[in-house]
Amino acid sequence: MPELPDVEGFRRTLASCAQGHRVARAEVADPGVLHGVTARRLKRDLEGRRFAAPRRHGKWLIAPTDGPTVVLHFGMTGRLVCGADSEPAGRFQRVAFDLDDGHRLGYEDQRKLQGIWLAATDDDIDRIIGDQGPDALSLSRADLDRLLAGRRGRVKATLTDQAVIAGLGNLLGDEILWHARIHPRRTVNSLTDDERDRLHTALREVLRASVRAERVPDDPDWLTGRRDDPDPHCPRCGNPLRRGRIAGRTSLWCPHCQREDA
DNA sequence: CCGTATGTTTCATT
DNA sequence: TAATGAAACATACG
Repeated sequence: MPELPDVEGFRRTLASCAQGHRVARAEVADPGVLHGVTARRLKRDLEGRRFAAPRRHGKWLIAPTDGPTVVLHFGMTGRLVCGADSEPAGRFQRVAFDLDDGHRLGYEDQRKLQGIWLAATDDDIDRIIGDQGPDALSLSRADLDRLLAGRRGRVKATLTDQAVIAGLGNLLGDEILWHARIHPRRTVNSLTDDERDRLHTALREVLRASVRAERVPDDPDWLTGRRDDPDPHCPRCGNPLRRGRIAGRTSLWCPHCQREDA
């Protein structure tokens, strides 16, 4: 699930659920999601602390308190949910923060590919989230040109490289390239000015709609809406879509709209 | 048992 | 140095 739009939704969830509230109790159901901190220390350092305004960079959610900062990544299956602390915990709830108003903020994750970190300083945060490019949501056309300059890799791999641009994952990468009519295997240095223009426009439009929906929309007029079809066809031209492996992930594209040579 | 899944890191190789 | 592919991480599902 989680790419930039999903994590932006989690940021809103955290803000409306927990911002301004104190942690009455931190519960660790599965310490397997904790990184660099024990369950005991997480409880000791966070209980009694008050959540401030959360921020997001790419797929990372950064939640400061009046003590340490909680840093979260959702991997492929993680999510953040807000409910009443009386509700039964879901099967995949790994950590929960019971708040001073009876609400509970739950970190749920099936696969535990990522998890939760605790940071004491800004340097800690930087070290945890690693090398990140600028957030995809605030990327100008000039930024894009600057980021792509000098690169020779495939455009799909480059767009989804968090150290180049933060926030784009496999679904967004495919969706943006389909909107821009650029083949995912094209190299960055082969893109024309016009193609980089289309790429930037597609990136902005796909992100705007996705952030509004808090996910890449499952819209039949979008590529992603056809992704799970047994025999998917292009919503634009009707030709069969093609699947292939690029940058280690399954890519989906239209061989008619997105030509490899052009 | 096998392959696949919206992520990231590490390692070997080109 | 840049870039790529494969593997690993943990888990569910068909």
